Amino acid sequence: MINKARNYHHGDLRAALLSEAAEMIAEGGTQSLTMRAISARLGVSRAAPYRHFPDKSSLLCAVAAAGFERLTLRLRSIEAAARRPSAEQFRRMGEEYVHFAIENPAHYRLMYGKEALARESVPQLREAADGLLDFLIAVIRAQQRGGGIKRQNPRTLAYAAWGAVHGLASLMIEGQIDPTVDADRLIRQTTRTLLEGFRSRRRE
Amino acid sequence: MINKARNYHHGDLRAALLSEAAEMIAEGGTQSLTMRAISARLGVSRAAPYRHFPDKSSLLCAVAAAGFERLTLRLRSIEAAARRPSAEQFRRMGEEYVHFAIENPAHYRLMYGKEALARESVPQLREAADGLLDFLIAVIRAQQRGGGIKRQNPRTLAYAAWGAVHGLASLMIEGQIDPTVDADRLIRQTTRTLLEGFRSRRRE
DNA sequence: TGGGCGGTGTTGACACTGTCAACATAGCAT
DNA sequence: ATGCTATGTTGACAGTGTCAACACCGCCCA
Repeated sequence: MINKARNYHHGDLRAALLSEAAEMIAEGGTQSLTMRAISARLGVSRAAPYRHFPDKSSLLCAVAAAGFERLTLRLRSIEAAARRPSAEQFRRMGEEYVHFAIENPAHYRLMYGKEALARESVPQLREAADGLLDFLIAVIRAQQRGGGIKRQNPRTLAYAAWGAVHGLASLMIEGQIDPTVDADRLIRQTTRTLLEGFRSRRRE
Repeated sequence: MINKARNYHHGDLRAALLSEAAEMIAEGGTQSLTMRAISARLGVSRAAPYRHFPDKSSLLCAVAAAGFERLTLRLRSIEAAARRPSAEQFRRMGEEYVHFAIENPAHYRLMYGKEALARESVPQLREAADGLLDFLIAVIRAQQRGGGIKRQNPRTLAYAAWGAVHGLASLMIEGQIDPTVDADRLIRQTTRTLLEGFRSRRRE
């Protein structure tokens, strides 16, 4: 049962499929991930993956779900780094979000691509994405309590924040941003501009 | 030369391919657009399209480019509706942007999907997307002159605005938004929040 | 008028894909 | 030892994008 490789049975093909899939996507994009190719790389026949995932789409969804979990974890680590919520911390989460996308463009694209994905039929993916949203809502609530963010429906604000960073990330990884602009600077300035919209209205 | 249909030669296959492709995408998603299917719908053989587009990707890029042009046109019409730029007009452009995406989800997805698209090799697409960006920059410049938007590099602000509405649109068409929330209300509130970040700093 | 020529459309073929049915093996429980 | 179930294999099929070879149309020029 403990990974006795090179046998008729692989040992833990399911886990191997997930990690190999993520690696192939990182190397050559989702396009390059083919059932036959991943099977060959794992030294297994083309139909073997179908014992663990009903179809290719399900495998991709599982990989996408793992992406949401990793992303949420990264944002959580920023939350944990400061002892009290601050507007600057909130902004830095936005930066971190975009950095994640830039570092894992193909994986990030997969997370949001509906094309060729039967999302609804894979609850794990829905839950992973909801996990990210719930985290954002909680962060915003905490910021509101701290007085850094204006009082308004936290869910609405979470969608606005999520959308804003997702959009910037998306434009960047799809090559829509003029390559001569300094990416880090753009991210910093943009998150600052966005933050101003979320701020509590000053005493005026 | 003038559309003599039902002949050996089609008349204007190139234009027919573009419009039929857009229609198929709207009906069943990019997934459903296959070279053989579109050829059949136009009563032509499977290889005929290759006389007008070097490959499927090029056809998709051309459709995507047309999408950018239509979107830019819609935003322009909002600009034209008011005689002077105002912050409210700027916000309404954001609303219109998201509405376009919601009304043409598959087409919108195609415009930004790098997957299976050889973007660089189709300058027409690059130009169409740049046309949208240039328009946004011009709008922001005008708003800055009118005093509605803070003075900062217009290009940077344009990216921020573009990204923000693109992200919201993307979340909505990918089904990431809780279906029980009122979409129009969310769009209105989000564009308001975003706008506050772009506003000129008040005299404080 | 006729002859050819370039643009356009067709047919046959190929390699590749996801997926299924039928079969084979391994290891565990009885 | 026997059989059961989970897992892996092989052969096959329909569908895909794309190319090479061929066929046809209509225009230009002799």
